[in-house]
Amino acid sequence: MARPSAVAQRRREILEATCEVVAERGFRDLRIADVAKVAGYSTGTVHYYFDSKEDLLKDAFRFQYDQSLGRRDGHFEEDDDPVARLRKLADGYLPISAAAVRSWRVWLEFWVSAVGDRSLGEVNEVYYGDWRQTVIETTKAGIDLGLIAVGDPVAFADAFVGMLDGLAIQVLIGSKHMTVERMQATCNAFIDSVAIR
Amino acid sequence: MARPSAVAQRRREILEATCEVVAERGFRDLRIADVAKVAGYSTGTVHYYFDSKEDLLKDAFRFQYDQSLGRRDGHFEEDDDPVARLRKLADGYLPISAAAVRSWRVWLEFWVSAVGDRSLGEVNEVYYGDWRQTVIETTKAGIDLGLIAVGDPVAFADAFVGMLDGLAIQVLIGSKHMTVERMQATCNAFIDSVAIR
DNA sequence: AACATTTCTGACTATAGCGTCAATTAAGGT
DNA sequence: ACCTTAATTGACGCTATAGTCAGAAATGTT
Repeated sequence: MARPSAVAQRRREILEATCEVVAERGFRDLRIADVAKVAGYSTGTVHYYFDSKEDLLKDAFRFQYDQSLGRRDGHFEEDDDPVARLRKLADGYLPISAAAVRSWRVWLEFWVSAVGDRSLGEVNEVYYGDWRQTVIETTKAGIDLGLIAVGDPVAFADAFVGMLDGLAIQVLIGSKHMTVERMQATCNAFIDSVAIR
Repeated sequence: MARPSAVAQRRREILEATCEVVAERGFRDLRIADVAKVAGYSTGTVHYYFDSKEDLLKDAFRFQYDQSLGRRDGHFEEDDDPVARLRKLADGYLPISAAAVRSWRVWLEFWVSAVGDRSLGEVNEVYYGDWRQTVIETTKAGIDLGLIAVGDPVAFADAFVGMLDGLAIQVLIGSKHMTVERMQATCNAFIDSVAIR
């Protein structure tokens, strides 16, 4: 071996740049040339590490999901009760920080591309299922502790995650009706309506 | 005048075809050639009625919105009470019929394109604002009649429309967790939680 | 029929961008 | 110092497609 492999590092750099460009220009408008520019390499280098644009995009989604997972779990405190955890989950997903906005944009692009693309749908199944499960379990824990009053925790969790997604879209579009503040208020009102105080 | 104008009719045909193609291929992957083929004309004809691809897409969104407005209002009965109306609104938006699925796909594509495109955002502002207002007013009517118990009708309406959007996305992707049936059940559970029986 | 006007066509131009590749540079190893 | 392999470059080939345009066809009017 003549040199130590820089493959893992380079791939990370390029995936990072790809997420940046997806958030800015979208999935389908993404140009390899933009990714190369942001990463600080030539287009040839991007193709050296990724066979095709499609490969690059799929890997970029996985990369970005793993990153936001880390952000999410970092928000919890050991002694948060389930209601506090629901609030933190909602807060953590507000498209308020640059990183959160970027994540949302990448997700949105991903979802739209996943409509009618079976293989992307399977990636969503795993990652979205995981997130949904977190909310379901937090809700159940709240019920067990007598802090949350809902008939069906799964229906509540589905409504909750669905609401977050729908509201985030309008925030991202820049709707005057749905600002980040209104989204937060709406989420809190939603949690308040089932929290036993 | 040498001939009666066929402009309105042709534009409708072409917009219809455009929605078809957007639902199939997406906003950005749409090719004028595909629209022409579906409409049964040449690419030149599409350009004869629409100056640019962007114009075509904007008009197509408006067209499809007006169509689904018609579908929505057709669902109401004169004597429906507000709670029944909310249920019908949710039912009418379930991505179950081919027409509803197509509408949702067009919306999704449009929203994603509107992220970071100010002029598309303004179109959304008008149409989405109208839809949101319908839900707000229906909720207020329910409160006035003592049929709905919510603290803040606007927060409730925002949560409701947001939930619909978020759930629909997962249904469209084909998630095993979120089928049309589950979406309907989730919506009904949500309405039940505020309906005074 | 002759004409005017609208509608329609499809070839053509121009441009954009993916992926290839031959050449170059960087960085060990011996 | 020299060799070997990895990494990188950027020009280029190729394909796709938006939009133009000159003319042809259709459809009325007189």
